[in-house]
Amino acid sequence: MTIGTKPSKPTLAAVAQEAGVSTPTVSKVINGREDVADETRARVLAALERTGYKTPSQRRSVPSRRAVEAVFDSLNSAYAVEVLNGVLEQAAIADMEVVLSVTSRQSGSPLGPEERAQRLIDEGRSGMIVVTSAFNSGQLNAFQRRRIPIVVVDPLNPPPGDVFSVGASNWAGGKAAAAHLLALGHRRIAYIGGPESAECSQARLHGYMAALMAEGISVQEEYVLAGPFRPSNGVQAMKSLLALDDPPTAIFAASDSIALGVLAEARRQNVRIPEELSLVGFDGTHQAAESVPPLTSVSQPLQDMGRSAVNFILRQMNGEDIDSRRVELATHLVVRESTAAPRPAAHRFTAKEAGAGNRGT
Amino acid sequence: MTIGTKPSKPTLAAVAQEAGVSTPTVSKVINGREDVADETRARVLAALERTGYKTPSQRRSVPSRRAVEAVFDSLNSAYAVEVLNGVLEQAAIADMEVVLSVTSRQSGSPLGPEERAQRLIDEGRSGMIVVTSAFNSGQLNAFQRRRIPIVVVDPLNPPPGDVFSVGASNWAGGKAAAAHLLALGHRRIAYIGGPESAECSQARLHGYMAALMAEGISVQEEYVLAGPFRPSNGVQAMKSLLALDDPPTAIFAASDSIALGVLAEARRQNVRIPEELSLVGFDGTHQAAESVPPLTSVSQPLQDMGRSAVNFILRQMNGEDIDSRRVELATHLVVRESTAAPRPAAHRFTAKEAGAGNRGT
DNA sequence: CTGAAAGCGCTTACAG
DNA sequence: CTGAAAGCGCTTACAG
Repeated sequence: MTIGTKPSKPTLAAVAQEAGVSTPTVSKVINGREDVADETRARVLAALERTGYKTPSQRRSVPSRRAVEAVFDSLNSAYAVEVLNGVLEQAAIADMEVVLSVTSRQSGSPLGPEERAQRLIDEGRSGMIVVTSAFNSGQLNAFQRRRIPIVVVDPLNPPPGDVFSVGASNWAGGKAAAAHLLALGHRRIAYIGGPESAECSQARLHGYMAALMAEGISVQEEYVLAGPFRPSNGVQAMKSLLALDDPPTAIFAASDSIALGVLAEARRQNVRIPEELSLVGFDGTHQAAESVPPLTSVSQPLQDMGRSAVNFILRQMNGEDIDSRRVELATHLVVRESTAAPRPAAHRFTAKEAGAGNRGT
Repeated sequence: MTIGTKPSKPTLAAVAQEAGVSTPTVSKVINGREDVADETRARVLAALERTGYKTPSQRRSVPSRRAVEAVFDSLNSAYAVEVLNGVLEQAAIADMEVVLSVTSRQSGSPLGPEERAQRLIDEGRSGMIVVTSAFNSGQLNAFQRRRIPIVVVDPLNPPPGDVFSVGASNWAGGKAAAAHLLALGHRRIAYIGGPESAECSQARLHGYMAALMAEGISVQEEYVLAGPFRPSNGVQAMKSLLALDDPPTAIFAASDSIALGVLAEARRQNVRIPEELSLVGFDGTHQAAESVPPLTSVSQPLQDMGRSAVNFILRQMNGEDIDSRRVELATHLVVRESTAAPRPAAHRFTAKEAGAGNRGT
C-alpha cells in the first residue's frame, strides 16, 4: 500500500532480464502478439508479476487513483459535516479521493439502482459510503451484487443483513442521558424523539426507558414525543410539554438540533436552563458546545464513524475476511451547563408562571 | 510515416514544426516548465490547439465523466458548507463529479504545486475550485500554465490578475450594514473585523467608514478591532468594547461567526440585544437566522458563488472568451431581530451597569 | 530562453 | 520463435 520509496520503476528491460529474454519479446507479450512460445510467454508473465511492471500509460494516466463515492442526504446538518470530515481525513491518509454527492441535489433524471451501480464501476470507484436514507434495500443489493464495497453510516433503519454498516451505541447513550438526569434528582423526565420509524431514535428511547425503570419510575406517555430531527420539532414539543399540568423538570432530546429548538422556545418563554429545566441533547456536534448555555449531550464519535466507514471499504477492497458486518462505536455523555439538580418541589416551575410572571420582563 | 501529409496522430514534432520551434520547446510547454518565453509559449499553445495534439496518456485514456476538484481550507464553517452546496448543485446540473479535499486534512507529504497540477491532469480533472488560502500565486500559476481551468472563491487576498475568481461585494455590504445602524439612530458604532491582512475584511471596513463619513461621523480608532473569523474574536472584542468609557451602542461584525461570539459574551454579561446593543453580522449563513435573537446580517450569496465557480470552470473548458476574470455577486442586508434604535441617551448603557446591576440576577 | 544532441523506454521489421 | 538492430516519440542536460 505504501507509495513511498520505489527503488526504480521497473522497465521493459528489467522485466526482460528477470525473465531471461530480450526486450522485444516482453513487448510482444504485453501487446498480446501471438508469435511467442507458450513457455516463454509464461516466463514473461511471471516476471511481469514479480517486478510489478506498469506500461507507460498505466504509469502516466493513472486511470484511477482509488476513489470512494460518498453520498449524503444533505450537508445541512452539523452531523453530516462531522461524518464527512472523518471520511475526508481517513481517505487522505489512505490516499483515496472522495467523490461527493448529495441526494437532494441530484439532477433531473435520477438513475436507477442498476445504472447507478454500473456507472460506479465504469468510473472505477473503489466503493461507496452511504449517509442517506435514499437507498432502499433493493438498491443496496444492486451494489452488493456487483461486488462494489459499500458501507451505510448510522442508518435510520437497519440495512439488509449482508450490508456493512457503522453506527453508534444509541441504546447505551439514551440510558446514559437519562441516568445522568436521574442522578441529579430528576424524576419527571421527558423524551423528545426523532421520527418514530427511525431505529436509532427507538434505541435511544429504550435506553431512556431502561434507566427510568431501573429506578422504578414508570414512563409517562405524555412525556414521550416524536418528530423530525430538526429544531422545529423541539419548539413544538417544548410547547406541548410546558402546557401539561405537570410539566417535566428535565428533557432528553434525541438530537442536538431538536435540543436547540427546545432551547430557543425556552428562551422565548423565559424558562431558564438549567435552573428551571435541565436539557440533554444527542450527537455532540460543535453546536452543542457553542450554544448558550453549552449543552450537555450524548456525543457520538461522528468523525470516527466516517473514518471507520472508509476503513471498512478498504478492508472489503483487500478481500479481508470480515467477521462482523456491523460496527457500533461507543457514545459518551458530555456534561456541560444545561443540566442541574431540579428546583425544590415547592418552587416547582409551571407553565402558568412562565406565561404570566416572566414573559414581559 | 509519409512525408508532407498530416496523418491521424499529431506528434510533438508536428506541433513543433507548426509552431516554428524545436520539439524540446513543445515538450517543455506541455509539461508546464517555466523556462519558456511567454511569447513562445503562446505560439506553442496555439499550435497545440490547431493540431489537436494529445499526449500519449490522453490518447490512451478512456473518456470519463467530467470532474471538478474542490479544495477547501476546512468544512468547519457554515460559510464553507454553503459554498460547497452551491458547487454540488451546479455540478449535478452539469453532470459533473465533485472530488472534494480539505487542505487541513492533507496526508503527511504535501504535494508541491507542480506535482499537484500534474496529478490533476493525470486524473483527468476538468478544473479546480479553490476555497482556501493554502495556494499562493506561484502555485495558482502552476495550474494556469498547464491550462487547468481554475477558479478562486472569495479569496482572502486577491489572486494574481490572470486567475479567475468569484467574490461578493464586500464594500457595498459593509456600507449597507453601517447605513442600517445609522438609520436606526446609532452614532457610536464599532467594527469587529477579520484578519487585518484579509482584503474582504478591509473592504467591509471601508464600506463601514464610508457610511459613517457620509453622515459626518468620524471613525473612532478604539471602535475598530480585528481578529480571526471566529467566535473567540467576537468574545474578546466584546470584552474590550464593554470596557471602554464610552462603549458603542451598535456593533458591525465582519462575519456571523464573530457576531455569534459577541452574542454569547453579551448574554454572559447580561447585555440585552437589541435593547441595549444592536448587532449586525456578515455572511448570512443559517446560523444567523437560527441564533437567538435572529441576527441581522449582510447576506452573501454563498450558494450562488459556488454555482458561479462551477460555471466559470465550464466556460473555461469550452474555450469561451471571457472578458472579465472576476465576478462579484451582490450582498444584501437581511434585517432580523438583533438591531433596533438605541436607547434614549439618559439611559445609555455602560459597562459599569452591566458589571454591577445585571450580572448576578 | 532556445535547441542540438544524447538518452530513455518501448516497438517494429526482419534475419536467422 | 527469438532477438540484434533500427526506429519512434518524447524528455533531459547543457552549451550558447
